[in-house]
Amino acid sequence: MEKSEGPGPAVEKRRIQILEATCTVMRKQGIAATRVGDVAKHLGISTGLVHYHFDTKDELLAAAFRHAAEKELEALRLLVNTDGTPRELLDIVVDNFFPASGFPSWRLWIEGWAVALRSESFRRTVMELDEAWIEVLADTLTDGVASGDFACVNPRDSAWRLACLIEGLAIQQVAHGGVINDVETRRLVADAVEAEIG
Amino acid sequence: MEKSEGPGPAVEKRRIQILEATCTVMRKQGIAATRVGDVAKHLGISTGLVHYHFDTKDELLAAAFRHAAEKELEALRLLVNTDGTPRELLDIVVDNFFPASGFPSWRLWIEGWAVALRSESFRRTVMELDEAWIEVLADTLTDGVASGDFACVNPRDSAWRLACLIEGLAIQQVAHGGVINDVETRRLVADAVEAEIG
DNA sequence: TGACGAACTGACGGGTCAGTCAGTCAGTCG
DNA sequence: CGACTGACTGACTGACCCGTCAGTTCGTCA
Repeated sequence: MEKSEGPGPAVEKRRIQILEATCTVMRKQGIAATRVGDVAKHLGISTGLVHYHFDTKDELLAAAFRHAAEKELEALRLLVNTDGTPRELLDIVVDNFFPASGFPSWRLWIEGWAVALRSESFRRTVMELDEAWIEVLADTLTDGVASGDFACVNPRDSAWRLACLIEGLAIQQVAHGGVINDVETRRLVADAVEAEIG
Repeated sequence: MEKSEGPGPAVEKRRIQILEATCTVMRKQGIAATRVGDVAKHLGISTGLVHYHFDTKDELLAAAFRHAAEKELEALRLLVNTDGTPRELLDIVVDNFFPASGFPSWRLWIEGWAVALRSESFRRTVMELDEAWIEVLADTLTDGVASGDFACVNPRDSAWRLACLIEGLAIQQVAHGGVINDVETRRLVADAVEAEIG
């Protein structure tokens, strides 16, 4: 054997299998309550094997979080990468931010921000991916301004404001358990969108 | 002794002392990493005494979080409860929301939202206090509309939007460790405020 | 003074869990 | 075929930490 270019496909397959099992457990139990043993049990393998592929639990959790976030970001980019008027594309992006659409895993993200306060690897991941989301929104707005459909003074500022507004509303809706409902959230965001694109 | 109206002042004093020590430890180490032993050590008392006043660790953490949040809310209400034009009062409220002002303990809140996903007592506390903050903002806007200084279509909606925007920006600033700086944050909020009050 | 109870101590039990390690097994190469 | 290696097991350990409890101290009241 002795291939100098890294691990074989079997190992990579197993790694991904473990990452996705970790995501499943994280979503169900929360990041903080995820045990290495739970991940192993979910796959019917030993805890030793998990540690064979990931040195520490922290490394496993950070890698799993990044894996999940990158998959969702990729899915969003695919959705946006279609034909449509700027307005249609904007609606797609905004729609997919909503908790009710179940697309960005808000519960996971809320926990991720908290972990990021103490963990450097989480901080980097959360930062990069969060900015990437906003970038998608900013590009959509910029395109709309270029084509004359939108009238943002500053598309980048508008994107940040809208993204942060949606994040804040998601917290109110998800963490508080429905003080504010989905209909109301959508109305608040819709009004803000109108205000931003003039 | 035997006073039928609850515990004496000494006990209450000790309770508060433990709550504030818990807050200190929570701020330094994070909610998840706070140990009963750390709180005891911080006060130079035994862990047994902490459990004498609080049955479980969860109860202690929830009570400490509520204690901290209520103190900050009270301080905000005091600040707002002064003379001033609606515009001045609005500026005071908004200013005190910023991470840089150090007033709402954003780090604590971000962790609080995450814990609230799993803990019923945290969820209630976070929900009540979060709404109370927004209420202060909403009242300020409503007063300004009544006096003709502001031109919000719907002050309550505006309050929710501004509060959620600030929350989202606080996450970007605190959890991400300064991708976006305080000056930029203030500019984004200031523009949104102008848009809301017309 | 002596009884009593509230406040408090500190050692300990019991459970959890991350990470280790000796050893198994299947596949591969010479 | 026999040596070798990489994937994998599962039992184990060492650390951590919550909550308990028997016992101490001290102020108060009869």
